[in-house]
Amino acid sequence: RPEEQTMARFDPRVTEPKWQKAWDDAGVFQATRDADKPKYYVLEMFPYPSGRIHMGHVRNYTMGDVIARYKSSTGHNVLHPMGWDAFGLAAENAAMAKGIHPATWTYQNIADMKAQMKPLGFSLDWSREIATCHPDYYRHQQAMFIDMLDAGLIYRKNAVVNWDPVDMTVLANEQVEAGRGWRSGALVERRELTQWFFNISAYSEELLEALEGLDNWPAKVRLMQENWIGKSRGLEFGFDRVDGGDPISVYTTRPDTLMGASFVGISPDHPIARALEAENPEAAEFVAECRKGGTTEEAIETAEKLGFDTGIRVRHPLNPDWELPVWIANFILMDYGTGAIFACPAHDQRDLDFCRKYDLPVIDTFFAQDNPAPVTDTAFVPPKTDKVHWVDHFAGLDVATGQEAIDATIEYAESHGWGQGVTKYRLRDWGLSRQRYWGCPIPVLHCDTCGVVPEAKENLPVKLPEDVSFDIPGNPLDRHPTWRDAPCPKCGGAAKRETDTMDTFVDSSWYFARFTAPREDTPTNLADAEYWMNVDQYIGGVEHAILHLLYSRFFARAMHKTGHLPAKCAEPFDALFTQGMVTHAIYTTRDENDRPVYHFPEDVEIHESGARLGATGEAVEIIPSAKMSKSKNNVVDPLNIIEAYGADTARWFVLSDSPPERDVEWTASGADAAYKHLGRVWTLCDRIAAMDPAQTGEGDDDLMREMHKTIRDVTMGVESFGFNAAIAKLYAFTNTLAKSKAGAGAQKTAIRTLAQLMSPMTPHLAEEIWSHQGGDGLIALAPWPVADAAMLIEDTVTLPIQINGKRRSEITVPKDMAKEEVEKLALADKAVVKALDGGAPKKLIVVPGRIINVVI
RNA sequence: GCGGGCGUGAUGGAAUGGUAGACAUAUCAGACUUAAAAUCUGAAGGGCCCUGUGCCCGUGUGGGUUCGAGUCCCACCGCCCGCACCA
Repeated sequence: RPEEQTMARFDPRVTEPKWQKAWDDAGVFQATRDADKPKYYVLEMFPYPSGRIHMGHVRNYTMGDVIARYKSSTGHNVLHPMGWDAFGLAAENAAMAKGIHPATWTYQNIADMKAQMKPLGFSLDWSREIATCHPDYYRHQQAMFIDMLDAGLIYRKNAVVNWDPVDMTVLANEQVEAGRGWRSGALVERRELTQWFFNISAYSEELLEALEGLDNWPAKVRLMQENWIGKSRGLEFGFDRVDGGDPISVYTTRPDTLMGASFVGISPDHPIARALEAENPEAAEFVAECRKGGTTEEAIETAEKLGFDTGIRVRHPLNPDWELPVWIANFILMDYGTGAIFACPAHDQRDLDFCRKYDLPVIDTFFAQDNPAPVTDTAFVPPKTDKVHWVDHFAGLDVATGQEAIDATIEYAESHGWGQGVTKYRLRDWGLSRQRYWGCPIPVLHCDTCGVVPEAKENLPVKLPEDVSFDIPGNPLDRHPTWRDAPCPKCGGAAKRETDTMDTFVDSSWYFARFTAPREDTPTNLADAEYWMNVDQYIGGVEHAILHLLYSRFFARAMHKTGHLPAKCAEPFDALFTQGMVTHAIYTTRDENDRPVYHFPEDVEIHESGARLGATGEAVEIIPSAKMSKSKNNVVDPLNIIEAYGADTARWFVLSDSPPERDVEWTASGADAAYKHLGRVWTLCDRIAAMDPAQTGEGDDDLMREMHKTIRDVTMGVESFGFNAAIAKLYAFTNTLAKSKAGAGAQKTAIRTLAQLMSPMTPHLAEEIWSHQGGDGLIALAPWPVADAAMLIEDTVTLPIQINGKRRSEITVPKDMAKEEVEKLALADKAVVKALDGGAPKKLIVVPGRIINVVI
């Protein structure tokens, strides 16, 4: 707990609101276009309005705020907006659980969270605030939906989805736990529904190629997207059916293993399987069995390989006398490749497991030079890079690397006219339909005469009805008495509205563009988009590395195609930074059944001998650095921290202890330390302010040198997201200043500069010091200090002397001393003389200003 | 299975190929105090002995490149993350 004595001298509860009001009154953070200034758009991923801010928000927005304030003080016209990702399932769950309308719940949460964010003193332009659940936002999304539909970027098709039969809705994969709906607990079914899709797969190659240019994105994120898009090159060809039916088309990335084919496998959703399902009860039963269990990871992981022999036989493309059976196999996905494969058990583990189970032949066609053992239970996958040997010489071709073999077989198939090389992508089209109320209505109507018709733009927004109830599962829009009824925009006849709403990822795929003109009558205003876009620095959690960021990249292209963004916005985020979590230790004891019992930090006393429960003295186990979780009792509420220490302390701490891309563990001692340090800086300011301006002292020059070095280092730290290192330099400079015997002039300059360097991190304290030291106006408007290059060069320099690479001594020499002189001095050094023992060095390396190495 | 990242004191971490451990926490000692808290000052990687302006070892392990490696290269061990019946 902070001491009352210190509070009396610097009370954040008084000073922080004071400066926040001063910034507001001066309108410091309101952004307007200004052609004379370079713009800088800094954006943190906007929050979901859960109702409570957490430490992760504090860290994320503090980082953005440091950048925003720094850029502003270096002459940039900064845009730093904030809004709410406000549609989503949680609002409907609250409606069901508590009987509150989703809109009421959401808007109340927004008000609450905004009130919690305000005291943190972020330099946000609240005049641009948007909420995606507001018709003023989603009407533009509906307008763009219609434009994108016209442009062929959106289409409708049947798709297999996770269907919860109790809640009567589609579930995202994340909402399926062990094959059951996360709310209902019902076994999830695979069901085919007509759904709306964004044609994102048409952009696979472009989205993949453009990753190359994203130099200021983490390599990790680029790689994750690359893998997600999943480009592959392979051979597509048909197996002729013995019964003369249409050939079965398959895709393979390893055509070089074709001579090891054992059977042809098709997906349970393949048209042939479908046809068989209708006429063969056994096949129907098998296919039904496959459809159970959903499409989740767990279901896939535990699922046994299941197969059903269709009785159909096909001919091997290289040998018409070689007949292969066609099986339906549960592990084959309809939406990748052609939904059918040829299985090569010797060289694919999955195929091998299947063949061993159903007693199908295993033909070894390769052996590696260092792996000649025949395949038994482990498939041998011929490496693409290594040299491999065909056992069964393939079409006259001999030894090659795996990749050469693949290329050669594709070429062979093409030249013989039975197959062709194709490129495939793993990326699937983005299904945007949700059978949900709390989302953006899809603005189309179903007309008996005209079919599916988009709503006329002048009729937008298609607003959500307010009179809905959530006492029955399912989509309230479906059962609303009148909402669905509307005239067909084409023929004027009676039509029915689409009751699906959009995936909330649509909302977040363009909000960054809306921020550039949040009150415009159209989705964007090209002049504003031209000026403010792209986002110069985007900051958020790595959990959005794939979906949100990929969808946004697609959306920016789609918006350009429909005239809503200029071409330069294809990649909307110039630089991306993914910050780590704020974690906290978990304290546990064990109950009589050896199950963990979680304790709040305030109930635990930490002794040198270990941690104990304050009440009983029972030993407590500490699990360090765990994700904050209510059920683990290790959540730190930012509101409590702000109340106890103030916003500056919270901001300083979340930046100080770890590099920003890594997790930082919240500790009470660390927060205390941050608070104490800020108090020390204030005390220092007080002491310096009380100095007689005429007072002289010693070491003015040294202090100024240190100050300029600190300016250089902190500037570098802020520019390169090295906030923790920048803060360490600020600590060090504060210590130097506190011990300095310099005169009043130098000390005043030093404390004012210190305040400026701290101002992005601790803006309130910085303003307080600034005004205390007679600074001009607001520090938020003061230009960033510039390091004087002349002051960074020392008159003398201390060079370490290494002997054979090990530090043995050092000499201090004038900075511009000639190299020959330094060499002479080094050789005269006592340690060097001793080591040389009268001999001559083999080599003498002098790196000016750096180091001397004597090799003996 | 595929892909990627990371291993530095008791702890979080710092180090453009150039004095390893900055800065902070925890710890210990001292000052102030009747006392405690707060505050201030200082110590501190490990080891050795001949106790010094001394020596040896030290960034997961083993090798390599270099005058010089926490940093670059190779192999191994450990931990973490992402993707995954993707043909």
